[in-house]
Amino acid sequence: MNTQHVILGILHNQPCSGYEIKQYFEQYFSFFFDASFGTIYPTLAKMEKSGLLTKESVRQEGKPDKNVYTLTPEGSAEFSTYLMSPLEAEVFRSDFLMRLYFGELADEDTVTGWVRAELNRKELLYAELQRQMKQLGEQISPSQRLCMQVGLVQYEATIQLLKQQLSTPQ
Amino acid sequence: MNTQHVILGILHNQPCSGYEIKQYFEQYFSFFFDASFGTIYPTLAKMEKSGLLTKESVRQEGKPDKNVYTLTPEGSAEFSTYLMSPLEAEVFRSDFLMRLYFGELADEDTVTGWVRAELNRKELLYAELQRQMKQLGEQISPSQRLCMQVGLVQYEATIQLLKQQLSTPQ
DNA sequence: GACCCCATGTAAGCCGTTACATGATTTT
DNA sequence: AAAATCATGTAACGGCTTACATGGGGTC
Repeated sequence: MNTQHVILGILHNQPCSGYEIKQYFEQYFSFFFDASFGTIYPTLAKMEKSGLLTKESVRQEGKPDKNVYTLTPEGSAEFSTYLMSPLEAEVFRSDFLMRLYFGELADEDTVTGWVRAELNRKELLYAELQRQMKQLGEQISPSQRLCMQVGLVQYEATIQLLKQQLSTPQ
Repeated sequence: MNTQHVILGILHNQPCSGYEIKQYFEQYFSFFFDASFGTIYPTLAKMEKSGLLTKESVRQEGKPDKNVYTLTPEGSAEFSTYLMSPLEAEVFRSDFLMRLYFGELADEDTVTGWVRAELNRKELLYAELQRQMKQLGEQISPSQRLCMQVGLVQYEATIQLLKQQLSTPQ
C-alpha cells in the first residue's frame, strides 16, 4: 500500500483535487495513514501521466482554480488489482515504546513525562475518532465501522493501561 | 527516532556486532521497530566515522570474524541528548485498515479473508510477545514491562474485536 | 554437492518529508 | 495592509528496502 493506492480509493468515490485529497487524509485517514502535499501533487501528476487519472481544471467562485482528477477505467482496474493482492503487514514505529524499553537509562520523572504525553495524545486521538464516528452515524458501511472500531479499542486499551500506570505509585 | 538512536540504546547495555543488533531487533523490538542489514551496516560505519562508536574485529571459533562496536563517551552523550528531546509521534500505517475503509468496493468473502488474515497475524504476534515476557520474567525493568504490556493490551483488544466480528453473521 | 547459518557489505532506487516558491481570494 | 485560506507545485535531502555480491563454516 502506498499513496497511489489510497488516492485510487478516494477517487473511486468521487473526483477530487489534490487539496481536497489532503483534507480527506487529515479528516478520515489520520489514524492509519498520512501524506503531505509534497507527496500528493507529484503522485497525482505521475498517475495522470501513466493513464490512471485524467485532469480537468475547474473554476470556482471566490477561490482559485483547482485541478480535479477523475479515475480512468485503467485506474479503476489498478485499484481492483491492489484489493486482490496479498494483505501487507502493518507498519508501526513507536518512539514512545522505544524510550520505555530503555527507560532505565533515564530518570523516573522523564519516564513519567513520556507516559503523560503519550496518554494525552492518545486521548485526543480517541476523542477525535469517536466524534467522527458519531458524526457519520448511519452513513458508513459495516467494514468502515469495523475499521474505526479497531482504532477505538486500541486507543481505549492503551489509555486505560497508561492511566493505571500513572495512578500506581512506584 | 531513527536507527542510529536505537543502535545507541542497544550498545549502551553491551558491545555488539551488526549481525547481533539485527537479531536483537527481531527478538525484542519487532513489535515497534524494524531495520534491515542494508540499514544497519551503513549506519554503524557512519556512526564509527562520526566518533559515536569504536570498531574491533573479533575472532570466533567455528564462525567468521565479527566487527564488535562499542559506545564512546560521545555516543553515550548523544543517546542522552536523544532521551531528553521531545517525544515523537507514533508512525502507524495499516494496509488492513485502509482496505476495510474501502471494503464496500470488494466482495464480502474478500473482506472476511482480510479479517481472518489480520486476526491470525495478531494472534501470532501476541503469543510471541507473551512468550518473551514470560521468558524474561523478573529480569526486566518496570518501564520495559510497561512497554510490553502496551503491546499486549493492544493486541488483545484487536483480537477480541476481530474474533467477535467473524462470529457475528452478516 | 546442496543447503543453511554466520557475517559484512554495496548500489539502485523508492518513497517520503521539509522547506521553498508562487499566487489568487477573502476576511479582519 | 495584514493575515488566513485556498491552491499547486519543485528541489534537496533523508531514510530505508531490495537485490546483489562475497565468503567461511557446518550439516545432511
